Amino acid sequence: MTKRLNLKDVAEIVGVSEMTASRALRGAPDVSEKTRRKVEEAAREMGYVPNRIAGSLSSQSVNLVAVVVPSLNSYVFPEVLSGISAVLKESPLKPVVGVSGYDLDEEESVIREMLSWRPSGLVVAGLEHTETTRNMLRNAHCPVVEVMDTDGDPVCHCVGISHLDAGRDMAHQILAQGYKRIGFIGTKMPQDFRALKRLEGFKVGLAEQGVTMVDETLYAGDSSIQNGRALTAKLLARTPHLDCIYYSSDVMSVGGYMHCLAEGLSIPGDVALAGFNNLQILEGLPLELATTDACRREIGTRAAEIILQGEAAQNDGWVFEKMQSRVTLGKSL
Amino acid sequence: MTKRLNLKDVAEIVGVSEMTASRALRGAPDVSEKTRRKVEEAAREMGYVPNRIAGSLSSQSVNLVAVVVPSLNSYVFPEVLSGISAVLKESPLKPVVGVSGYDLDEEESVIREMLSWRPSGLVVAGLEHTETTRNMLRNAHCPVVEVMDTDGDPVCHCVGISHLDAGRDMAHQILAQGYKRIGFIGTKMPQDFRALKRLEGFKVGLAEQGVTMVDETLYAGDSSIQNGRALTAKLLARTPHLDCIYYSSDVMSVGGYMHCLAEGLSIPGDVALAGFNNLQILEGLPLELATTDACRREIGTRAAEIILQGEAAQNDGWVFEKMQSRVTLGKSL
DNA sequence: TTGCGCAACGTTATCGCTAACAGCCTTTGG
DNA sequence: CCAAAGGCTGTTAGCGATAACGTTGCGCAA
Repeated sequence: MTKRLNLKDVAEIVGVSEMTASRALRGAPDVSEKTRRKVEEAAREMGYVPNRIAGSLSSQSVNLVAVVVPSLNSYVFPEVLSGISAVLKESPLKPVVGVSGYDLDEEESVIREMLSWRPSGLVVAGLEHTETTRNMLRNAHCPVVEVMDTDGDPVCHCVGISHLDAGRDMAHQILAQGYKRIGFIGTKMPQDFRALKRLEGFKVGLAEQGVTMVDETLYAGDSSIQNGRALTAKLLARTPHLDCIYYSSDVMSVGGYMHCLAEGLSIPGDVALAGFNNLQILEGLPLELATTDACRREIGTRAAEIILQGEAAQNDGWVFEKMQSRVTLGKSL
Repeated sequence: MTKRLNLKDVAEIVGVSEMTASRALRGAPDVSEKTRRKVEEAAREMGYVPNRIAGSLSSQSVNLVAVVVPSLNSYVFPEVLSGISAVLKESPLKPVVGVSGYDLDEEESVIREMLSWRPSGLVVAGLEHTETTRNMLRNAHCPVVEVMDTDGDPVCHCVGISHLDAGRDMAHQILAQGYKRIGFIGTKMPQDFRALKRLEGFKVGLAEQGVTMVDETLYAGDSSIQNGRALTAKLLARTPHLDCIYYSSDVMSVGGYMHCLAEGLSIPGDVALAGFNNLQILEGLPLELATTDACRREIGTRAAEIILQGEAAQNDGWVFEKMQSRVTLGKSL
């Protein structure tokens, strides 16, 4: 194990001061081209890796953006991330991901942890937080963007869609197709606040036309094709006359589709299916499943833009951006 | 915007020294219970968030483990991550994810970035790196684990499976079922080294029984159900008499399955399918698809254990752990 | 020759926290 | 009653970089 290299080592080898070496490596001005090359070459040869901990402490700036999402398995958030990454790629900032596991206390500790690194920005999914978390977000000396959801009271910037509206819209579409005996299957209940809001909006939408939900399954576990299939089987066994099922996620509706395939049920003849998110997983299926696009990538890019802009100017511009989710009927309704 | 709080502010409010406040908040010994409570309460009320940059610089230790993976969209790496997280949860260490995008230069820059934060450990997928990257890994003053793959020359610790063997095993299984006209579809080519190794091993396995591959598609884009479906359609149109297709990933074989569903082809009657990874996405499908389990979660847990152990003792134990991948025949072969 | 200006480099003083050590004050045993 | 032993708290000196300012030396105009 060799000695850990620092700037001084590089500087001494080259025969310049630490300051000059620092400037050279950062591409700062006030260094001659010749010196810069010498320093860069020496650093490369020695295998010097700058210590950003020291650098950040000194310069009081950290080129990281914290992104806190509930899960990485759900097929949902990677796309938000990819939107964020795409925008940040054009800047010195890098995203760092934290996972809260649909648990507000865990979220609090993840956010505390991330803020303790003094990031240049924070993006967090959802508007529901512990009071302590909200306090931290308010006192964070960086732009904070709450994403995905606009039904609530954001601490600062907010970019998302209304899940109440999304549920309500889907209810209207389903009723417009003539379905009457409608069921719902949701996962991560009751922790997934956005799914709950869709359910609530869905019921409102039904009620507006005098329809009440026939049956619903609120499942605590994860979304997966297998769970979607199993819960669909269970729900249809319990309430066989359902003519339409609304799922909290496309992953689940695909599971419902698999159940129908296995049981030889026709869609939408025997039962109609509708999901949510417009996940990539829907593309390529033999049957086009109904869904609602949640604008995930767009939300990600917009959030990143707000961070960048909040970095540039210390403007107090309060951004609240409600995007329009859009139903795709497909062939399953 | 209020002033940014630091330890001194907390200490002054409580009326103790910074050192005592620091000890109290870190749960270090040598603080009376009464003082500790007072400090904790003050900190909480003020909304003080410790500055881990300063803390880490001072203590020369960072409670982070860098994890570098090629992609988060591929359904593959989140499970490795979850294995890592599960093990680290019992320790003070936290995983931080970086994405290299199947690009060795990008990987180099991501790893440099992560190492510049002086993490307590580094986990990286794959054995192929630029020479500069290998140098950095060698000089990193922390445990480094290369995961997923054992066919190659690791810098330090290594945990994974042999993809050559996995491909070869699958070839044998396929031949044992009596298939003769065999094709292959791979994505992220030629950047996905592990998929290439499976292909190579697969060909070796075929050759061992005097069989040669009839046709193959090496696609540069991502794995997805849609791509799996489209490439299957194309391959079967080009080489209609294929009786079996081996895919670089389960996501793609599911796409192949969707093609067959849409076209009314029977599996394995008209064409047999086999994938790789044993992804969760396979569970719940009406047809059980053949695959090979890649031990992803186990690889993650093992890697994390090595990091923890390398932390605890400065042992030079060189770990090279080759796990046994196992073929599942399913009903598609 | 003098003096001014600018490019290139060096020196000093933090950044916020913690390791290491140094005190002090209460116990406790002889 | 005193010394030794701890428990608690404070003091000092960095950690490795950078911001801000100071210095040097050279070119060039007057």
